[in-house]
Amino acid sequence: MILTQELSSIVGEAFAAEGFDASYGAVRVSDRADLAQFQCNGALAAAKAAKANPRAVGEKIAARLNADIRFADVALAGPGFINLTLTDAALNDRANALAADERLGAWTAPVREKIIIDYGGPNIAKPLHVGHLRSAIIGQCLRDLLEFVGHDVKGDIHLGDWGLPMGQLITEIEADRPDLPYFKAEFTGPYPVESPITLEELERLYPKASAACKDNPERAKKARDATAELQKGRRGYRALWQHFVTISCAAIEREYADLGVKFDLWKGEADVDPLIAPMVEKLRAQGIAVEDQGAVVINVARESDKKEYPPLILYKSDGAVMYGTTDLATIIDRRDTAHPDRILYVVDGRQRDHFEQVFRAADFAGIFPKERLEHLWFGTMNGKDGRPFKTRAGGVLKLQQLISDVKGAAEVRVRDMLEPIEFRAFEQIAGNARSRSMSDDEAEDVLNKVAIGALKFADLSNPRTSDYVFDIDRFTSFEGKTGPYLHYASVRVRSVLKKAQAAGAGAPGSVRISAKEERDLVLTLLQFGEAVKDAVEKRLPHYLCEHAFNLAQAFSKFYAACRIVDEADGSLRASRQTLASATGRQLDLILDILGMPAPEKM
RNA sequence: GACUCCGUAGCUCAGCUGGAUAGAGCACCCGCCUUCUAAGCGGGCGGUCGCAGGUUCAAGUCCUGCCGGAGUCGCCA
Repeated sequence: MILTQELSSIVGEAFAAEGFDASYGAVRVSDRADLAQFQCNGALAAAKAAKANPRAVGEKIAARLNADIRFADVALAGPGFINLTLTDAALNDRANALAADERLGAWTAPVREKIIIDYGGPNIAKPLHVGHLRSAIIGQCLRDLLEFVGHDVKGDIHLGDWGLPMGQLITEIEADRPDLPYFKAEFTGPYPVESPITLEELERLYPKASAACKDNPERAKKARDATAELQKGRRGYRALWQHFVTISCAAIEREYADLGVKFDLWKGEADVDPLIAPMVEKLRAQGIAVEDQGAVVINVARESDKKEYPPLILYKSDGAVMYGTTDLATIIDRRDTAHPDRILYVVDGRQRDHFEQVFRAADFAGIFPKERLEHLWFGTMNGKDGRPFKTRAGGVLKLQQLISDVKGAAEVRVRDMLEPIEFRAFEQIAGNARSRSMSDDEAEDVLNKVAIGALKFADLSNPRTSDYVFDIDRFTSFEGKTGPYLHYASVRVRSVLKKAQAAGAGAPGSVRISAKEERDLVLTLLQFGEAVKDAVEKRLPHYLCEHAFNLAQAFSKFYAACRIVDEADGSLRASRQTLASATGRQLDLILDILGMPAPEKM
């Protein structure tokens, strides 16, 4: 059970015994660590409701709580705050329970839900770029977090594999190589198994094709016609398109893998194409979809709206579908194939209006209830200038480039750590560095984990909905509240426990708080449950990051102040090993959920 | 023009349903490796919470107005 919940229930009983609502007993970690460990502000609200004196109410509650042996101190302060401090004995008990719990005190969802989470959206024939980064990182983290607390979660990539760009590509290739069998209407045989074009050609042709269509209306019409043919199922086009998808997906999968991101479902817009016509037909028959200015739309505006919501367009006036159409059809597909309780979308905040339209339409049409569709939007990643991240030339930075930049910076850092002898005055330090010497493979592994971890933590530690400045100089400095700080703490836990075993320090044993740093570490460990609950319920991973940082910091202080391997007192040595071990396991668990597992050594 | 998000320390950002002395990290200054990884630890410096009103016993937090920034607003995604 979450510690603050347990305390809330104790204090709530005291309120109830005095004739107040038990909900006034809400306890949280104290804002004033110098005064107490926990606080309850309920006396103020209770007094207001009862038109009583807040201090008088607080006195009554405090008097009841004082009788509880679990509290070392219950004090009334200020206008009516109830300050609570637990005894070390009570903390020891809870620390031992946490250390014995394989989930290290984590929270579990009370109801298991089936959830689909959509955090991809890459397009065929286009390499991933920075715009895909936040969605991938946040989405993967939420996916794993939701699964961790007990939900049945499937991540869906939702490929952009349909529509006009495909027609543009097909016609581009046709102009370039008309001899290919895909373009011969009379061709009846099997098409080649091998793709006629490589990934590189595909990525080169895509921008060329879209630029050509922009400049030349005739060229654009060809692309539209080809798109229509493709959608009608023309064999050659379908076969060619299948090649695009196959080679593109292989590349996309590899790029996501570099980030530790993966998907359970590889569905795309093309998969729901067959559902669109029957869907629209039905909606029209029901009178939900109507014709308007030559287009077929669903009106989603409401009387109470402050802002104007334009209708969701299902068919444009030229008969083509839009992404709102495929989004709606995708909900139907998901509903009928996976039967989810809830569908989550991890997509840029600039699409808030769009999702509001789609969700209203889905709800209005009886397809899926709006309150079970969530747009978990995120802010933009900006450059140092405060504007959306661009390369120096003003272009879009490819994800691969970004990753290799970060790795490059990490490499410099790792080399400094491995070859610091001339900079270090003490032989002992040099010895430490040498003892850490690792093989090339190990160094590569460290490099990857540290670099990707730094990138991910920089993103996840911001609240999802905030824009943030991606300053490569800043976060490759790797100091302070960064991924490497967490990795470093994890590595030190591992290392010290290993050394303790090697030195014959004995087995870990019961936790016995003997110093402030130990008490603070225990209190931090016990906040994990709440951090998980907050992160899950608000779908905000930064609560988890915040906790991970607090934990790493509490451990670093403990580590600096308390000896472990060579502590003379055997029971303290055992206690501290348990504390270190629980810290290490809780930290590693969080790092796994954040998608940034720590290296073995650094 | 309408609507949304934002404005907190020199920089990058937290701040939960209003509550005590507004917190981190970086940068800067001082100290700490003959002892478990110094990517660390301790200490210091630094804020009229954009501005002006209002509600409240209590406002960074709620309401109104203004200033400044970003974004969205029917056939792109």
